[in-house]
Amino acid sequence: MRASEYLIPTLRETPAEAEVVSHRLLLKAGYIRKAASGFYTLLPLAHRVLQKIMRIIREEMDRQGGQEILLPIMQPAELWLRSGRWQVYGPELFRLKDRHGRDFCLGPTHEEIITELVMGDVRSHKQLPLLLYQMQNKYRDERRPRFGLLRGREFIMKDLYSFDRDEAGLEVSYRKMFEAYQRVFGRLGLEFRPVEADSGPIGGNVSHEFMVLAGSGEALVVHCPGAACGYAANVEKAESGAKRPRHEEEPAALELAPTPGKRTVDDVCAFLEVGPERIVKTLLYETDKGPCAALVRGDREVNEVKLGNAVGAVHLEMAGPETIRRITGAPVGFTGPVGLEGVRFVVDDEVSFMVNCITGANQGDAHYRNVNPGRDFPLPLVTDLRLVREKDPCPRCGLPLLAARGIEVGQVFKLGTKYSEVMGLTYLDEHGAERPVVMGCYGIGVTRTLAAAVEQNHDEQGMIWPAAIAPFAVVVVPVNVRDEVQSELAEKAYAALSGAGVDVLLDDRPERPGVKFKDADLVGYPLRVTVGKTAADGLVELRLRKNGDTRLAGIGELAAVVRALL
RNA sequence: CGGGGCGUAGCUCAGCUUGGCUAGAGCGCUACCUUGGGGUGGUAGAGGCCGCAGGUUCAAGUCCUGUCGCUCCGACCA
Repeated sequence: MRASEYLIPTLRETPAEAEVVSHRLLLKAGYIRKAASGFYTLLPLAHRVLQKIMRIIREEMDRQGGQEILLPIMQPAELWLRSGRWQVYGPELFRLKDRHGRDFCLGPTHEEIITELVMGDVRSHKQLPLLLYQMQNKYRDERRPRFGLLRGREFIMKDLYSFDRDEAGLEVSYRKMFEAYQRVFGRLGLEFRPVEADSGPIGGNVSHEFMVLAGSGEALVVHCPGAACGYAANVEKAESGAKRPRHEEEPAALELAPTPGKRTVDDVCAFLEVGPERIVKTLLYETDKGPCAALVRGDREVNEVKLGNAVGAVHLEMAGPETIRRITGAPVGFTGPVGLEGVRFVVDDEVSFMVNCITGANQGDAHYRNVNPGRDFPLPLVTDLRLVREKDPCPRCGLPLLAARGIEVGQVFKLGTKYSEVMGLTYLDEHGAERPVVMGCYGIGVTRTLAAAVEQNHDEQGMIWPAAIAPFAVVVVPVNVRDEVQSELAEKAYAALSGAGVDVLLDDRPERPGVKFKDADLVGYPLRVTVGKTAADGLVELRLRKNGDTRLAGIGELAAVVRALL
């Protein structure tokens, strides 16, 4: 491919709308253009990258026995009404009508239609297991599209669904997919980490997320430094490690302490001259299962996912000042468990071990001292409720955990029979008994992976693609195209590399060398072959984008040297 | 959905407060000259429904109302 004939509209200035690095670079380097909020055109460079990513995904899905299909993107409302998600999905579902006024939606995911498919055509245990996947556009009318390709309203996702006879079969399918994902992200050249994840509203009991590690990632994960242990989890899911032993201290008598205007843990600590680990924080939440009070130590945060799971709530949010006053009779900042009624208590296990702690007194400007869980307030539900943070002990081996940020690019779930039972997806086993199909689902955000690769691999100059997914692995840059020696040698280099099966772009534009070098760095070709001063000697210069290392090579050995470097 | 900000040339932005000739700059683009190892220097050009609609006014890019779009922060998610 020749740059003079190829559409690579790089910008000198960055469009103002872009905030995150991948969005900015993708726009600036001429990979994408916005069509509308959350909708992007992929220009040739991005399209090439996408094709390479999809190819690797396909190969790994197929290797595990996956069979690719193509499903309708536009789907009848009827299907979604039957699963109940026409209502549940809410405004995120893009809805439209055909000319007859019938309701349709643009698929945000494909569980319904694939279940429908399998229900119609799979009846016997002889047809199982089955791994079906598709890689297509999905649509979600996000509340707030942002970050360019990291969160669009239209995006490409690979979804594979596994259908098995029983749990043992599901376990096999799950492991196959887990391995496939490791291979996919490894081949893409990304630094990633699989972590334990909450299965969320999709349900099921086991789930892992695949995180591309990047400082800009929205997700926070913790992992154990112990090589033998290997524990890693999304903080939403991460379990708390070893419990703190009970204080060797005799419970003292409950005592009211005036704390005028001291609403925050910090204020109360300073005023009463105690550490935050002596305080019990009582947070009121409103949930679809009624109000509840979450109790954690003063220096801890509530993990809302754990709280939701503990009370069986799907939606929860912190109560506002009016609600707090109605329930506690006190303003914000003085809520405590002693004498509190009309709410469900959920107590972090760490709190249950505390002795002589300090809590709000449910009256303005006062706290209690020497509060003792169990004695001064009930413990109907003691559970792991706190948010795990860095340096907390690993729940498996006790070593201090490390934290990292990541971009979620894939998630695998064991769905079990949750879906199939609701939808009536069954098969006849070898004894003629009707049994629910055991399902799993496995997604990869393909367009998001493209953006995540940029988030993880860039510098001030531009992108730095892993060779496996670079739009072109090599760019050949003649310094002066009007110099016949240089342009001829550049053509030879281009032909040699093309002939050797390397994806190569010849930057034959009559631009100044500085312009071409800047563009090459911006677009992020892993390797640049510069044809300049040394051309008369038949030598070209090779420069690695990631570290700037350079070396000379003769035209005859070029293809071999390039292949060794990539 | 709540709270801010912004819509003027392909891109980045002035101009609006205090209404007044033909609406500006830099970059990019076109042609020519120059230069030729990190966005060269010059000459001449092209390019605008000032987001849209209504209103006020002798006069609106500028003031008022409405509307649409974009964006950032917050609550939710691949």
